[in-house]
Formats: sequence, C-alpha cells, structure tokens
Amino acid sequence: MAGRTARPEVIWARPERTGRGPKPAYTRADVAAAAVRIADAGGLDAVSMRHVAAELGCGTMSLYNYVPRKEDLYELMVDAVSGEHELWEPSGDWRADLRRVAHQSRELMRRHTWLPRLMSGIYGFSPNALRYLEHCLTCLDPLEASSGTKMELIAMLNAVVTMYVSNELATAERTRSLPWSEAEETAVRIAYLGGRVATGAYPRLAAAFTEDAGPIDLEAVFERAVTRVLDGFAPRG
Amino acid sequence: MAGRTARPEVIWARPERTGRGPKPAYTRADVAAAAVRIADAGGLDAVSMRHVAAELGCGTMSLYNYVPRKEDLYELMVDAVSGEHELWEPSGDWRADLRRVAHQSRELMRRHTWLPRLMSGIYGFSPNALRYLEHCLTCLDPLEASSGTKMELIAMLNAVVTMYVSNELATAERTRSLPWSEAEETAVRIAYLGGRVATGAYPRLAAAFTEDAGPIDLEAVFERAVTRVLDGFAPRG
DNA sequence: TCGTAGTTACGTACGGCGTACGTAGTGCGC
DNA sequence: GCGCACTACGTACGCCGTACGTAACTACGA
Repeated sequence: MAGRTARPEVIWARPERTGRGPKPAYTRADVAAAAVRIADAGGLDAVSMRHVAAELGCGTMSLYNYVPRKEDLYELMVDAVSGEHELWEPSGDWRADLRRVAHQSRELMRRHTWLPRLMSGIYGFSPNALRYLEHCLTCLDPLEASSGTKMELIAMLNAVVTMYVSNELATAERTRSLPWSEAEETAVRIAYLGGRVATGAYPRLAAAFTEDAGPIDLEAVFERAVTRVLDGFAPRG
Repeated sequence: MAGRTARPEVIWARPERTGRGPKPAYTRADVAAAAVRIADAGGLDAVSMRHVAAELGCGTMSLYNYVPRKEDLYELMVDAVSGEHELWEPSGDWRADLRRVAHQSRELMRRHTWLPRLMSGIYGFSPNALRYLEHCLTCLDPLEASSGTKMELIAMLNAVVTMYVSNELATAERTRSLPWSEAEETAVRIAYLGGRVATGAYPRLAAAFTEDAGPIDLEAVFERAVTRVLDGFAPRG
C-alpha cells in the first residue's frame, strides 16, 4: 500500500525485482512481448491494459505491478522491438553501413506498423535504443566530424526513415477496423483530389500529378531520400 | 434516419450545407476553431467530442452532424491551422523561400503543439494543405528539377521539421497533466542516462555526451538541419 | 399548396478505456 | 519468527466514441 504516490521515474531505472515478496509470475520481457504481439495483430489501438493482461494470463490490475502507467508499456514495446536491430561489425564504409541501418529500420517499422506512431512521442533512451545509438556511432567512426554532427546525422536519418515509413503505412494503419476496404478509401480520396486539382487553382500541383501519373516506386523514393541525407553529411561534396 | 450507414468519404468532398432541413447553427470553421482552442489549451487528449460540443455550445451528438467521425475532426483541425501559413510572392531565391517556409512551419507547430502528432497520422490533402503545397512548388519554380524531385524535397523538409519540433516538444507535451514538473522529470531522466553511460558500455555515446555538455542550441540545430536538406537538393554540390 | 423526405438537434445508453483503491496472501530481511 | 514490502486481483469511478431513437423544422416535387 505504500509507495503508491506518483513520482517521476524512468521505467528502466526501476529494478525488475526487489528482494521482498513473492516472485513475480512474469518478466518485464514477457509483458513487452505480449503487448507487441497484440499490437502486431490488432494495431496499436488494440493495446489496452485489459487485453495485454489477458494475453499474459493475469488480472488487469496485476499489470500495474510491472508497469506504473500505460505510457511505460509503450516504452517497453519500443525497446523490445528495438532489440530486433541486428548489429554488425562496421565495414569501414560509413555510408554503406548507415544505408544498411536505414533499411533495417524501415523493415522493422514495416514488421511493426505501430512503431512510427510511438517513435515520435517517446524521447527516452531505453537500453536497446542506447545499443542502437552506440552502434550507429561506431559505424560513423570513419567519418571525420564532431560527435555533435554525428548525432545530428543519426537524428536526421531517423527522422526521414520514420516519416517516410509513416506515410507509407498511414493508409493501411488507418483503414484497419474501418468498415470499408483500403482500395475503396483510396479510390474516393483520389477522386476527390482529382476534382480539386482539375479546378485549375493549383497548376503546379496538377502538373506534378499528371507528370508522374504511374504508381510511384516507394522503394526507389526511400532509397533516394536516404542517399540524399547521407550525401549531405559527406565531406567536400 | 436514412444515410447513416458508414461509407468511405472525404470530409472535404461533403458539402457543408445541403438544401433541405433547418440551417445548421454553426459552420465547419466554428467546429474546427473550437477544437483547436481546446487542443491549444489542454493538449490533444483534451479534445473529446463532449468537450468540443460543450465549447461550441451544443449537445454532444449534434457534433456528428458536422463531422462523421472523430478522426475527421482531426482533419478539420489540421486544415484550420494550416490556413495560418502566410503565403508570399516568391523571391526568386528558392532556398531562402523554403527556409522561410520551414521556419514558419516550426512556429506553427510551436504555437499548436499537438500538430506534429496529427501530421504523422493524416495523409489526406485538405484545402489549405493544397494551398500550402502549391505555394511551396511556386517557390521552387527557379529550381531546375522534375516535379517529382520537388515533391520529394518538400516531403523531406516537412519530415525533418516535423520530427525536430516533435522531439523539441515531446517532453513538454508529455509532462502536461502529469503530477510532477518537467524539471523534475528531466532531472530524473538525465540522472538515469548518466548512470547508464558511465558504465562504460557505450564509449562513443559517453564521449558525445561529455563533448557537448552544455545546453544545446535548438535554434542552431534546426537551422543546420534545414540547410543540409536544402543543400542536398541544390544543383552541382 | 401541401405532404414528405431529408436535416438538424440532442437525450439515452452501451461497451470500452485507464487506473485509484482495498484486501488477501506470500516470502525475504531483520 | 515477526513484520513488512511485495504480488495478485476484484471492484468501482469517471471518462471516452458513438449507435440509435425521437422531435422539430424546412425546402422541394406533386
């Protein structure tokens, strides 16, 4: 009953197990895995304390022994999938290595479509986030630049990857649990957009839409974006 | 009672007023303004159908005459504040113009701290979003590049601005409605981070943190990021 | 001209949510 | 071996989005 007053804390600083009392039935990793499983299957909105507890096999309120607030559950989830990042021995070519990092991040987000939404809201540095950061910095050893600049490069790369994948997935993620298909939805939106642009009020936009009318190659767009970010940090130019 | 079945639609395609029936008590702009007022004052989570209806001065369910789903209310909000973008006659220097666009976007998001969270989820093209896009393209007239490239430039600029401001605001937005102060929170997090890094497991990270120990100049970081994005699209190098 | 169909307005109600709180049981540290 | 910190979890409260029913109202087709 004691210690229930709310105080600022970082979930990662709180020890998973203190001496006293019966030993917890699950580990923190179990909790995270259950939440990730639910989010993967039913989207982020399906992640409720009740659902996760049920998936775990315990009462709803027992979850609060592992996680003080729902937001911390989110942090656990992000850290858990961040651990899926494969880390390798840097090749010596920092651009190739960072390109590989970017592609891996993209795959991670496509595997866990709820990740971008959480990434933009969480600012903490979870254990696996630290591992990932350190790995990126290691890849950047060959680059002659200040630590600050390197951090800015990593930040920008993450920003671009996150937003690009976020846009890629926006439709799919939104359509989930809506009573019509994604195809219907996009058809309606394209019809509307076409009508708007056809009014002639947006000549340059109209030109852009007619110019590349075909289905755009998301892969290529992503690749170009990453290249441009990396080029921006390459020495000389 | 008829026409209540859910069908895909774009809120902007739905006419604000059809012939029949009594004239609505409020305009769509009124609804958007009320929601924006609430979000500005109490954060995005304070935006509930009940609150907005109360702010507007009508019953909760009357709101659904103006907005079929809550998500559409979000679209209304984004469009409303997008209208705050000041559009000017392009100067002929596309880099200067786009830099100005970026700064304006940043100010917009700092004025409406909930905007980044909505931006990453909404993929529609509202009227004011179209206006904004066309303006950016107009600024890019002097740049010799395909429409596709120009669109990619705009997308990347938006991505970087959104994520940077999002990170800037993450702490503040999170602390809202939590029972402790932002200072307490960051103090706890920094203490944890320092402890983690001091273990020696992350040598490069440690170096980065000790190297630029002072408070970082967010303004300068943002400026550098924008410059780098624009440089990446400039001809030759 | 007038009936009626399509609107607006809105109260009620349902199923879900996060989580405060109380209680019972458990096992380590003193 | 006592006590306390901990685990487990049921109940309950106040929110949320929104389906649905009803009543008042107005523009259009006959």
